[in-house]
Amino acid sequence: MRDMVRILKSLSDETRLRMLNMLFERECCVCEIMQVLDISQPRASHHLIALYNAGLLKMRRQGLFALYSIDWENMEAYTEELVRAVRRGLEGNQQSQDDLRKLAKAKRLLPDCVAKV
Amino acid sequence: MRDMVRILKSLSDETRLRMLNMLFERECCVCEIMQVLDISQPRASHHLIALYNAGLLKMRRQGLFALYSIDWENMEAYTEELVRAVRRGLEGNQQSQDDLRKLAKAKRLLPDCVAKV
DNA sequence: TCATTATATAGTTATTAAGGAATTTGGTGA
DNA sequence: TCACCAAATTCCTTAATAACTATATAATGA
Repeated sequence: MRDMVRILKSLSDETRLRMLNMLFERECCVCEIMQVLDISQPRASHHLIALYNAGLLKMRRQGLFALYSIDWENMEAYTEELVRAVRRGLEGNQQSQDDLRKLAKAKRLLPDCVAKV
Repeated sequence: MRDMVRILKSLSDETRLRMLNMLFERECCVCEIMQVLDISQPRASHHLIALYNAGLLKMRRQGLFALYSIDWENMEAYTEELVRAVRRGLEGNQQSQDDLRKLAKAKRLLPDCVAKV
């Protein structure tokens, strides 16, 4: 039950839902998330770690970059159902769509770290 | 997105998950919930209202009693999926099973209000 | 080894949520 | 109308969360 509460807590925040929305689309580095959501680096990092600690994300390093993605493989069945329900809930959302458009335009060609990937 | 956050926030609390678990079983009055979860009346009321305000519960009055149940009919599709995922997540849980046993024994024959229904 | 850069962590402050005691509301029966 | 009882609300205190600034860590290239 404690795990479940941690998962649901990690899901119950707008910033983190927007992050998940991006990660449903594709693996993202921290700097892409900062730029699309227009938030500070520590804030991005903090929220990503919250999702990571809930077991929803995995991370791999590519040079200096931390690339986060959804950890479908190691999720329990009910967690996967939760996350898929969240995905469906985000689909129609205007903010979500705007964020994805922004992410698509970015294509890792934005200034700062993204340009150098 | 705001509605979704409110729903997920309402789900991310152990007391409220235990309440939902009871309500998956059957409609319950506030006093039954107080007794099974062993919590104070204002606490039970407060948490039930949080779930109600998130749109997950409906309430009907039967005399003095407030009977809460899950409002499947008026849920959006993704919300229903969320709640069903939560249900699945609770199924194997020990605490959940204990609570249901306690609820079954109660059968509205416990002291106080429950005895008089 | 040193400088640089992306990310993580610490420390602090402000906002929000939880829970208890006391009180109020609203339905019921005398 | 009055007394009673279940449930809701208010008020207050305490705990948890979020976000910022500043600093530290870790990987890379010179």
